Amino acid sequence: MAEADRQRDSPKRERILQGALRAFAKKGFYNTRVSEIASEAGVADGTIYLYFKNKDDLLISLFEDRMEWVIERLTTELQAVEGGVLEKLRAFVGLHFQLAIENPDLAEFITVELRQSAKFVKEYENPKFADYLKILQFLIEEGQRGGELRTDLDSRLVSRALFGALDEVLLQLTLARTPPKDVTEETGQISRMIIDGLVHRDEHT
Amino acid sequence: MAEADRQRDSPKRERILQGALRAFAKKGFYNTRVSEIASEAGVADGTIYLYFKNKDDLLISLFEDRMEWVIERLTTELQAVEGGVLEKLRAFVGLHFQLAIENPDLAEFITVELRQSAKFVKEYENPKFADYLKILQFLIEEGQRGGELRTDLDSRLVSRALFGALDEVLLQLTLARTPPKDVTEETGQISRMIIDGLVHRDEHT
Amino acid sequence: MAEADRQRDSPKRERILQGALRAFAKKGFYNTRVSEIASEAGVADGTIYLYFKNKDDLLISLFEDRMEWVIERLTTELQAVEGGVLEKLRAFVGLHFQLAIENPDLAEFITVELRQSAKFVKEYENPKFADYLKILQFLIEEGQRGGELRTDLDSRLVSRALFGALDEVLLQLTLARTPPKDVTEETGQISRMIIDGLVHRDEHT
Amino acid sequence: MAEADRQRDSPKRERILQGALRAFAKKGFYNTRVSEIASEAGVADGTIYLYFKNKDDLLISLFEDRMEWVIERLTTELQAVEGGVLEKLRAFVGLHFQLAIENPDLAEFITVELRQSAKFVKEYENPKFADYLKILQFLIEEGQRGGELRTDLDSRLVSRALFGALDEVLLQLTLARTPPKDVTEETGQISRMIIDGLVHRDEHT
DNA sequence: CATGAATGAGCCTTCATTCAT
DNA sequence: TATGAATGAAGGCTCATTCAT
Repeated sequence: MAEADRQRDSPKRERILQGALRAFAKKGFYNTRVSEIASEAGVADGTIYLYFKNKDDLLISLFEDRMEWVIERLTTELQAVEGGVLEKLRAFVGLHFQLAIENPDLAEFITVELRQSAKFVKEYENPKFADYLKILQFLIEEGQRGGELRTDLDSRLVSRALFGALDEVLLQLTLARTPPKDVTEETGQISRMIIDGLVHRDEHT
Repeated sequence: MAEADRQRDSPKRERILQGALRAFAKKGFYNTRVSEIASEAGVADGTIYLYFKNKDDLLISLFEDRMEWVIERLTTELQAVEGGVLEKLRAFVGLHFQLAIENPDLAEFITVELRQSAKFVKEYENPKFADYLKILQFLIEEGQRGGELRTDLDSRLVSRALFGALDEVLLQLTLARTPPKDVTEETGQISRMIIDGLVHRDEHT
Repeated sequence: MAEADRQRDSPKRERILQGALRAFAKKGFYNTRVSEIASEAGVADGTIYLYFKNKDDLLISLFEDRMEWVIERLTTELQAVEGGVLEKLRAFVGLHFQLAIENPDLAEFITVELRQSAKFVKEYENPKFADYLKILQFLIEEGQRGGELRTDLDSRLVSRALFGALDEVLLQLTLARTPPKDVTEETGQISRMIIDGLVHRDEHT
Repeated sequence: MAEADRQRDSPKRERILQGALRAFAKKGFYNTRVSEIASEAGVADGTIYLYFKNKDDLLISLFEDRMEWVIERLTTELQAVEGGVLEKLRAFVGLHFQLAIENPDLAEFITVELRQSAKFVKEYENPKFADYLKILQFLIEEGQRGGELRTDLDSRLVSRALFGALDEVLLQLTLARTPPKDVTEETGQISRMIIDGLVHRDEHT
């Protein structure tokens, strides 16, 4: 344990994570061989075990590490957004997609592996993903307190549903490896759908 | 043909599918051994290969078979719904959850395995899942043509997003094995969110 | 466990034990590969795991099985010995060597592996070996009760020491793969040494 | 030569041997990792390879070194013994046990590893152990020449048997880590058994 | 059709040894 | 000399699949 941790910051550790990300995105956790990760990372097989306890631990560490990074970026960028909660919600949707487009391997990895691992990597509760959802949830609650958002909906439920909607759409884009051309259009549509609903109103022309 | 049909309706084939469903729901595709499926089904290991080409084929067949059944039930029940498209949308959401609650193993299997398998079981395009989405899509389009639903949103995108929202919420319920007590409440909230949007309006009290 | 046991009597199980015995005798437990045992036994690697839980279990089972057989033969042959305890002691020494000569692999295996395994195969107490020592111990005690043997020596200690003497001499013979020519001579010498002691007496000419 | 001597007397070399002894005694040669020896010795893994060619060489060197020391002490103490060969034999038995009690790790190491290594560490003939046996053998021969010991027994065979007896009893004491309380009693019994034999005589009261 | 013992390819992981610092 | 991170060969074991019965 003490040994299988080494420095949390280490160029080699990072290269292994990077290699694992690429490999997992390409072939999925269960279809990726440790030796493939090693060669993707340019290290020997055994080296992986200097930094991670085993293959499961590598998966978990990858989640933790990348989600942490995502959360940090999202938080920072969200704080820079001018305007009210509605603006921030739109920004959230946009950032979610933008991050995915900038990091297609990461997007593919998360959309495809998140569920499996949450369930089958024993004892792993995936706290970082929970943190991600919290950002969304707090945004909803802020809007509810401020009067911009309706208050008859449970913020936890809404954040889940919203995440699911984004995630599923992203999955589609990701698997198709859609070029980021009309992504802004799709972003806009999703924001509108979520904020204004599906029902026809006169104000929608 | 006659032979193939006899096979497709064989009670043993169904028992194997049933066993696989239980096992996959419990432990996931990759963590389930063929021998476990066999013992769940009460048949010998080798028997499975009389009905399915291999483990992958068993997974795919299970998808096809169960999705077919789901689509059938959904279609039937949806046709029985009185009222306009909005009513039908609400009914869709309700039925989606209701089916999941009635078939927890199936729900767990689909929410957790759908993505992985769609991507990694080689050459499998999952046409039945596409059919499922189509139902939703056509409903949206019907509403758009009829004027109940706004027309500035792409029906394919919306149906994806909607499915994603339902699926993610269901995942939560499923993993927690939440009892179906306040599911109607959650169903209602989701319907309202989708139809009317998150924004506060005077008509929501 | 239920699976890793199969029939205690099975020609395949016995062939694996036989192969393991040959391999262990030749190269020792730690230097023998499971695949070598398999090919020595003429089965596939995986087959071994149908009959034994793992490599350790194979070692232990081999001990149990062969010691049981040795004890049985020894007991039978000892009962057939005419005469008093001294005769039986001499017979014991002779039989010990005779069995070793008839089964050189077994002799080599036991003399070389017994100590290691007793200590390092976790939790294994080697009850069958204890049984073997008991035979000797009871013989001593019988002689002590009957007046043929001196009573100022602890029977457990004596049996240990006697076994050690035989075992060490056997080790020598075994490693040298000495032909059984003057083994009767050595047998005789050891018996005399043990029974009459090293000290010079007039009656020894 | 000068260099080799500097190495052979290096305190670091001795610390490594000491660490290896502790580790081998505790877990056996094959279950001890080179890194464990290094940490027992308080040196880096690589340092071991500055003093020893490889793990096998470390084992062999440990034997040579410790046996040399044992032989030296035994010879010295034996020379100080007053009296005839019988006295010396008794002293030998006593010293054998005494050394073991003073150096339990060494005792455990030798009783457990001697056989394995003699056979499986390639090309190693273990000359120092032969020297040890020689001491015993010469003692026997001296007694035979002097008339105290019977001459109808082969001195090599006797010394082997005697060593085996002592070794096996010691193994028992060692594994049980018996406290050295009644060891003198056991020592006495063994001496008597060896010298006078097991048979009952009037002179034993 | 059904069985389940047997197969053997393949993978994760360990650990003795090396070598750049 | 000393270090310890890195290496990569090797082995125990699993499990999907086959096939003789």
